[in-house]
Amino acid sequence: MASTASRPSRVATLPPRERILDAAEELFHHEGIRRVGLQAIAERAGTTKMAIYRHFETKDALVAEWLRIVAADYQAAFDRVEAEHPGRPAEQILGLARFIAEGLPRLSHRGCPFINSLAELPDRSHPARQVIEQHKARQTRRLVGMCAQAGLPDPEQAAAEITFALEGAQVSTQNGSIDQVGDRLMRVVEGILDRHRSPSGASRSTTD
Amino acid sequence: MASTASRPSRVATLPPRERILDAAEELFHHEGIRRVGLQAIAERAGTTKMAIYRHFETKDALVAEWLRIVAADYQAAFDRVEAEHPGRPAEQILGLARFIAEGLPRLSHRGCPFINSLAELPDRSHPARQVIEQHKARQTRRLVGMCAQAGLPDPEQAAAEITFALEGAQVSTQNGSIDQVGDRLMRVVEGILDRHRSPSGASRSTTD
DNA sequence: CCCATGTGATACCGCTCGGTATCGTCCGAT
DNA sequence: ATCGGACGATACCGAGCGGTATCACATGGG
Repeated sequence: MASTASRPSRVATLPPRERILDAAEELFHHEGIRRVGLQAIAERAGTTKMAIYRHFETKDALVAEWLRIVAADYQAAFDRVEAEHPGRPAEQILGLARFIAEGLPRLSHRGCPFINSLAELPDRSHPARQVIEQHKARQTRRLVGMCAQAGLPDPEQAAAEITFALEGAQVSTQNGSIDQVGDRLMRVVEGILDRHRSPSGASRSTTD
Repeated sequence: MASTASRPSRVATLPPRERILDAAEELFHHEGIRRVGLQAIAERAGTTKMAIYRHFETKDALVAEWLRIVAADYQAAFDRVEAEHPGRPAEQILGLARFIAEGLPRLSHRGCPFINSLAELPDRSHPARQVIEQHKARQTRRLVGMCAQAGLPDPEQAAAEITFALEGAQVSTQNGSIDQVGDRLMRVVEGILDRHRSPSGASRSTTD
């Protein structure tokens, strides 16, 4: 279950590289990438700037590695959810939404690391951008697959709608109260599934 | 030098303050707040750093003013949409969604200025944060009002769902193709309205 | 035993940042 | 004609940044 949000930090038993990544995760998420200097990361990790450069080429590489880890965590969680409901794609999708919904408080009013990093890295050639895009692509592919397996007539549209909801919910974390966001998110996703399942008039055309 | 980047080089007829705000809008939106220095803004506005400080207390004040203008633009657009469908709240909501959907390409792969700024300003006491929060609160209040007027049984939930969709769609702008995002967004919002109108969609409880 | 390696500490470099001070100049109101 | 306020240009400041160089030490495998 990984170290919880309020990290005890500086467990000297951990090798420096892990401490650096832990510190980076904390600071990048709470303060933003550009606000955080390597000095601050080094101090939080109980080491020095030089140690960081012994393990990472540049700061950008550290950022990319951080996001790679976050992506892997999400990936693993999705694997778990998928395995919990084998052969039941609708349950998998809901489990996935529930995972996000339950994780919202842990974001502590700072939204999704990927979305935030996107805002801070307008450069599409930044190494971290590729990590994000690959992750999003994988996630979307997976979601589309689940929707297709669930027999939804338009799995791509359904997946896109669910993605909107998931990301919108994470953004909403950043202002106001989080209390109801999780429940609201679950209801949206349920609604999307219901609507895509039932042919109950696929809503009128928008062309107006 | 690079006086002309991609813009029709602000003509000198505009007063400096407007030129500065125009330049700030461009650069803040495309590069991010923290990546852009006052020097760059001054150059793009065809003036100097000193001129900026004659019109704005600090850089943070300039950022806040920029977001205030963006918020006013949105507000005005919402007024327009509302006036186009007097007494027809559902049409107003759809018109609102359409306004966002049609505006997506204009964001040119850089998402919503508010969401991006949120990511770059973790400090809740930052003057720009208050602008954002007030704007979001107003927008939500307005949307809830429309949903209530439309006779939806749970206007707050409906408004929250629509907000998820709107923000999620804007985030989705940042990676991949925009082509279908607008259409998808419209369909989600239509779906949300339909489901909230018809009792058939109450569906199961989320508690499990 | 000894040396290579990884580590912590410190000092430093060049650059850019937000912000300030100081000029000379232009222009419009009086 | 003049005078004051806004303007453009430039130089500067202290601070922080990413990144580099150097040195001392500790430790563990040959």
